[in-house]
Amino acid sequence: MGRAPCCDKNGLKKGPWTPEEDQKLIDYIQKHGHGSWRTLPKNAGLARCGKSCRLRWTNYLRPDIKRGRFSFEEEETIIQLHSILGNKWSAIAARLPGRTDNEIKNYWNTHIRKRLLRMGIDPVTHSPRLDLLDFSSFLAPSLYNQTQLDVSRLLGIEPLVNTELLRIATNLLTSQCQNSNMVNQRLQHQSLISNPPQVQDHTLTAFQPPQQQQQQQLQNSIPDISATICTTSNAPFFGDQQSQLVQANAGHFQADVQTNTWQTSSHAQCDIQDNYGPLPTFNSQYPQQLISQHLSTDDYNQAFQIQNNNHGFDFSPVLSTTTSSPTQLNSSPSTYINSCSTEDDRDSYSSNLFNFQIPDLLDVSEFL
DNA sequence: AACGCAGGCAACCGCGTCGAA
DNA sequence: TTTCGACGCGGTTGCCTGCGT
Repeated sequence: MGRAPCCDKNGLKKGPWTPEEDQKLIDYIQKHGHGSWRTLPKNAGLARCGKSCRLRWTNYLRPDIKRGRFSFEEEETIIQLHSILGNKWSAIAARLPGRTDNEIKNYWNTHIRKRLLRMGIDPVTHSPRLDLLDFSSFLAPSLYNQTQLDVSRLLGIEPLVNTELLRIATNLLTSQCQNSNMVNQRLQHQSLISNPPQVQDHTLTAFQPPQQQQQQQLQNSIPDISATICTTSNAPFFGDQQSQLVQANAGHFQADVQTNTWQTSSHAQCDIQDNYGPLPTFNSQYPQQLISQHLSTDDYNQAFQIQNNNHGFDFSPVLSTTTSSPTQLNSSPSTYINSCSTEDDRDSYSSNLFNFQIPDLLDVSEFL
């Protein structure tokens, strides 16, 4: 429908409010309440539009507004609610007494968002940024024939690969392709299908496992990848762990994968569910109790519908699993929070809010 | 001391939703 | 049922301030 801007006419004032205007507005609302914002400015003797008055009141003059720096608890709440509600600033603000949606929005954009980006976390999806961990780029035609899938295109991932990671991964894969026993690998691959690895929880701080563990994981993981890459198998060429990685940043695709079949270029179909069992689902694993304490049942339903529709995230594991939240939040947030005093402390603390299912195979810390 | 740049925040703009006529 | 006005929300803009050179 659309409407003309209300402030463009009648020479109504715009821009910063003066103390006199503030006082007029406060006095009027304290006496009469705001009533109709449309008529308020005229009644209050203000040369402003009602919309401007409403914004000034709700974002600045309201007596219950809490000013000053956001506490760790507030920041933590914002991050968690944003992961569920998205940019529903008013909904988030409704759960932070004394804070306005505008203030939260500004704080998110100027502080939290940047911090998440520094941590390698996509502030929109709350998942790891796979532009740093893009497997699809090195699954290029040089490594597998052109009848293979263009997963990057399918997943909607831009090939913004970290060149160092590309180099490492390419070396690993080509080496395996040259040296490994294909039949044996295929058997191992089948074994993995029959006994899929358990999904593990890893914090970002666990990106650098002990050397032996790393080697063991290399042994477990690489044959799985190479077996599928080096053959023309119709099976998806990501092992389970790699699938997690891709799914983390491609939730919208995951929904299709789970319900449909994987169409290969050779027109053969393989049902991922049948071959691999239920796909591991990425979730950001925020502590359930911290989420639930801020959300009603309706919020859950609405939020998860939104997420599933728009981003494809499945939060059900978060809701159904109380043991999957090893962050410090569950134990004693305040204790930990109070010990943090610097921006770096917040970085470190915030990183524990995001427990990703990143394979230990990848030491990504140096790329972040 | 002056200048330029970047960050932070208040305010504006445009669109969607809801309710009344 | 349609139209229109009011309100609310999210994205964006622009000014102010602090910091570095």
